[in-house]
Amino acid sequence: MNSADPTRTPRSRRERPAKPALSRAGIVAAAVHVLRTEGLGKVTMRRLARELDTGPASLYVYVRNTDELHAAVLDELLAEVDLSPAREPGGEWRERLTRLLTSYLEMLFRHPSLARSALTVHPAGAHYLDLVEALLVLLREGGVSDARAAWGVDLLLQYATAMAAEHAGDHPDSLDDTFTAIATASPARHPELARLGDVLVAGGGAGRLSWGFATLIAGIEAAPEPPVTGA
Amino acid sequence: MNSADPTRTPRSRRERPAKPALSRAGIVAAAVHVLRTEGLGKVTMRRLARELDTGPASLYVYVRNTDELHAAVLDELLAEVDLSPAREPGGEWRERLTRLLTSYLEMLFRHPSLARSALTVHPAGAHYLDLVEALLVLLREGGVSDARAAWGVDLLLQYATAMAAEHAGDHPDSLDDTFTAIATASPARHPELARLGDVLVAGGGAGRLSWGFATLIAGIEAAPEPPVTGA
DNA sequence: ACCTGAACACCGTTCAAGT
DNA sequence: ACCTGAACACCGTTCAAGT
Repeated sequence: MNSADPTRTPRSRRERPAKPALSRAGIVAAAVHVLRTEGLGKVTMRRLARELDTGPASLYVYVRNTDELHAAVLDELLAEVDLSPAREPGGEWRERLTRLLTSYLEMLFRHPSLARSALTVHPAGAHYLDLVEALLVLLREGGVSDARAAWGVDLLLQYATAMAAEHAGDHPDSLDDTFTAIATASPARHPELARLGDVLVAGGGAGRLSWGFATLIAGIEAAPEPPVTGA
Repeated sequence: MNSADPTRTPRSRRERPAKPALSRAGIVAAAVHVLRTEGLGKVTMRRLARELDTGPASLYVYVRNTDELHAAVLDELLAEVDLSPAREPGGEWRERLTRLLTSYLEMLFRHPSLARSALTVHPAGAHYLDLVEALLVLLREGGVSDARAAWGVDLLLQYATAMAAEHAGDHPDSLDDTFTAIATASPARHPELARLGDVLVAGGGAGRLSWGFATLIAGIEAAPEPPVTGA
């Protein structure tokens, strides 16, 4: 018994800064770091393995696959969303709801590549639950029925996420092509397009976004009650 | 002048079935075929090059990049959408609008992998213009103002596309995890989640979809007029 | 147990060189 | 001009083997 030293894993001290043991949290932290510095495109198993000074196979002990990793990253980023509009009773509920959603959307805009994956990969982490809870609180405050609120939350989050995802593509070529196609629409085959050309292309910015939120909220209030099939 | 034969490119007849000359249309057709048989995941430059009996570099003469290829495939598939509800005056406009959108959505459901890319890559092809035109016609018939219709079309298409994209992920693991997280929400930290648990998870099918369409249409009718900034 | 080297089967895109 | 072989710089995931 020559191992009297209580500090764990003494081993041979290397030049490297200690190489902390692998863990899910460590992997996700590294992933967030790579996301912030280089975008989601670089958040790959192989890249992270290099970052953590190991081989890609090692990560599969803690993460099921790349999609799950991205979901974990998203949940981490969700911590940045400002949920205070749901807590502090300042101002009208619709306006506070819009502020909260805008905060969510701004986070995704800061990491546009993440929005795409956010549409298909639903996180299951604590921060995601916090966000949904906050939205439900605000909708309830607005007198929205439970069934409407439950489905409405999905609609609102999906809209914000899709909005960010569209922006993420940001292929100026592709968008230009679409605009040109609309602008040069033949009045014979596409009379409405030709007539509305300007309006269709106009306003890609904040105005459209807040109109979208207002429209969704109005719809949630005005639409028929969802058919609640009790489980 | 020994080339009296009017048939072009006689060359040396090979075993291969003639190897038609490369063209953008041919590439897109091959891409659609691979999509139908193996999904968008296999619609890659390299795979298509193999399919067309050439090297991947050759495709770049006709297609800017992979995203543009996917957009072209989407526009091709858009031809499957049933636009008749916009032409035949049978039934209420809202109901016809929903039928048209459902047809669009069903197409994406048949090719779920395409929906994801449809969110970020806007097609500029003729079929896409046909679809937008049809939606505009129906909204106009419903007395929706031009500005509302212009922005509303985007909202409706985005909802349908995002719905299909979510379904596309189809990672049963990821969804199960989210459901479990909601079901086991702590009443202390997430009272609304705990209270509404059942309702939140309930109804992933057709009911939710048609509620979504109804909600959006109601919102478009009820929301404030968009601030039309004339170009 | 926990970890990993090496392998398998792929990618997008570019560019110098061929016809 | 139009086309392409070969190269560059990557991927996700698995599995047999090591400690």
